Amino acid sequence: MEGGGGVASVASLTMDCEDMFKEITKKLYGEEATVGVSVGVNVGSVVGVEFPAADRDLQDDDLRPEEHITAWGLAALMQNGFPPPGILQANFTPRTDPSAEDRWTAAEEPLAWAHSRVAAYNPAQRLFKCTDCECVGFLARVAEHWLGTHSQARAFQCPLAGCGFASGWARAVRQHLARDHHSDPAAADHLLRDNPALDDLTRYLQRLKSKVEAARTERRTGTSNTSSGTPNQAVDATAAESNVVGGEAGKRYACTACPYATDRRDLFTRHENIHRDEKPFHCYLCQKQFNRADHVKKHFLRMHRDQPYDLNRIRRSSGGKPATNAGGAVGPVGAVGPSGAGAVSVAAGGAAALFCAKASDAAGALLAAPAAAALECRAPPIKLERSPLAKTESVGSPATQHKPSTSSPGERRYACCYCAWSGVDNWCLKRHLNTHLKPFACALCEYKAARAERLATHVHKVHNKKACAKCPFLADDQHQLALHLRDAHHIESRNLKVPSGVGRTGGGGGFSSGAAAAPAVVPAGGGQVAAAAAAAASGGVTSQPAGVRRREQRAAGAARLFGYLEASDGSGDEYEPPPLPPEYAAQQQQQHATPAVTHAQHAAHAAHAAHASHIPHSTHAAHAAHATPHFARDKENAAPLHHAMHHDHCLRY
DNA sequence: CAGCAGGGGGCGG
DNA sequence: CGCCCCCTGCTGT
Repeated sequence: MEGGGGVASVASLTMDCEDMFKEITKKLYGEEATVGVSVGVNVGSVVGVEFPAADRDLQDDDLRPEEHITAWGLAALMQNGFPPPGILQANFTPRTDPSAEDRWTAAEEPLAWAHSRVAAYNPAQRLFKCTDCECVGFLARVAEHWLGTHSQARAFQCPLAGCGFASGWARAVRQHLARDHHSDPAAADHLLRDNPALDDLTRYLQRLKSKVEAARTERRTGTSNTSSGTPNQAVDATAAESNVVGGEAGKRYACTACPYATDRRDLFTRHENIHRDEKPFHCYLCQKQFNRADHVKKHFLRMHRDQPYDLNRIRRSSGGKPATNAGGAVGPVGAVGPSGAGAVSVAAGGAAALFCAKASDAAGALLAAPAAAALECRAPPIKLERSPLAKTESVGSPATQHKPSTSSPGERRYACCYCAWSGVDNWCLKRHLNTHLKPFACALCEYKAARAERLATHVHKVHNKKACAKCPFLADDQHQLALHLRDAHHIESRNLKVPSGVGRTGGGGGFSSGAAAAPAVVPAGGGQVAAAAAAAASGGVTSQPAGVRRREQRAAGAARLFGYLEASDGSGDEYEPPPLPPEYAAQQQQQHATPAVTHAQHAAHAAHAAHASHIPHSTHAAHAAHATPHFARDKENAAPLHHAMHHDHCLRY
């Protein structure tokens, strides 16, 4: 009996663990996923040259191998809580080729100085898996991870003479510089770029990748392609060096650190910068650093509107100004010790880096240095004056920068005509307008929300349904939604991530902001079209050429909210603001003496008419009738289509 | 809810 | 290359 109790307690302990694990997986993957999740018990040694992917059949409703939580990941989760949304979710979408050789292949020869094969490569997923801990990620991230976590080599050293500090993480050195030397961490920027160990590691993995890819290509075509092994002959030297394989189908330049691929060299170059920690541009007033010049400008116009913007001063000299964005707190903390809790911590911290293409974001969030706040001249908020300015951007060419101080620069404001609010950019206005218009309507009741996630919450809590983000479909549960997504929208239930349910009132246009938007009124049988449109617009796979798609998005953009702003500089004729929703009309009437007031009447319709050319009349009608909502993928960001109808009631000045 | 930063892409010089 | 637009995510209030 007692013995039975012991067994029982052991059993219950086991159950507790299982329950805990289920709970975790449930949170991560949803209810249905728990069955399919396996704790990535270290598949054992990695000495073999090849080891298969998880030995499971890939059912439609099942999770793919790469979606499993590895033991490492689980440990990280348990220690650090749940990962940011980017991880294990949308951002991490390793491509899988169901029919493919889903195998992890390691190099035949270990990397000499490392005495390790470092990582195995999976051509189907284009991902590397660390041989020491099964972390999975893109080349650069895995290389960085392995060097920092598993390598005994402290490859990165403090550049200051006499200081013997060294670490396997470049970020550790940066942090060390800032913390211990109060020095400019930017001085260590070159560490990541020019480190011989990291370079060697990268080349080693790159060779592995090339070899595996080439072999794969040969297997597929049955013939050996050209000697280069890449179909993209046009890949230039830089791209070829960084990724011989090429990226997304047909793209000339593919990033080795993330799935990004493009045909444009300038975009690729620009993109590369985001994987480096260097930020070659800075705001010369507050010293905040940026990796793009236009971001400096945007920042400047937001934060220092009363100061003249000088393009020539934003590029940082190599000497380095006082840096504000110190290196990582992520890597170094746990990096010192490659084992034990530290390692877990590293792993957890690095999870974003490894699993999320936006690793820099994740790091950056942790690294944001408050020191940047020590601004010499943070511009006081501009007092709004409602004098209509015609696009007074004094920030253009250097020649126009030094205007008389009487004309303060960048006074262009985006004002709401329903209230006294004004924002610094178009997007702020768009989003703000949603608070008045509440475009996210529940299909089951009268509830309206200003934000998609609120509607989703409402639908879930009140109606106990899961809303499809792409159509009015309401599922009873996660599983049903996943099936629906797969069947109706051809979207695989990756991690069963459920887009927030978005139903919109109005549905005034044929498209919504850049993101997916099915036409508001979809005739029966038009579902496929709608789905296709949604899929295309969602930025995902589309059969359209990118240019065409972009142009259409632009055209749609013109038709949607505030496109008119680009046509109207506020100096045009005035026009009447469109009617508010009834509940606001009265309210606003009392609150404001109509700021919308004297809006130019012009263009509203001129621009609008032009825009409307892209909008089927039926959708206008739909809007007028507040008929079927239309749906968009992008939460509150996408300005509702009927904004296109209403867009002319706000004024940029 | 709003401010802000960061990323992708189009366009023109 | 610079500028612009759009979209997204994070964060503070």
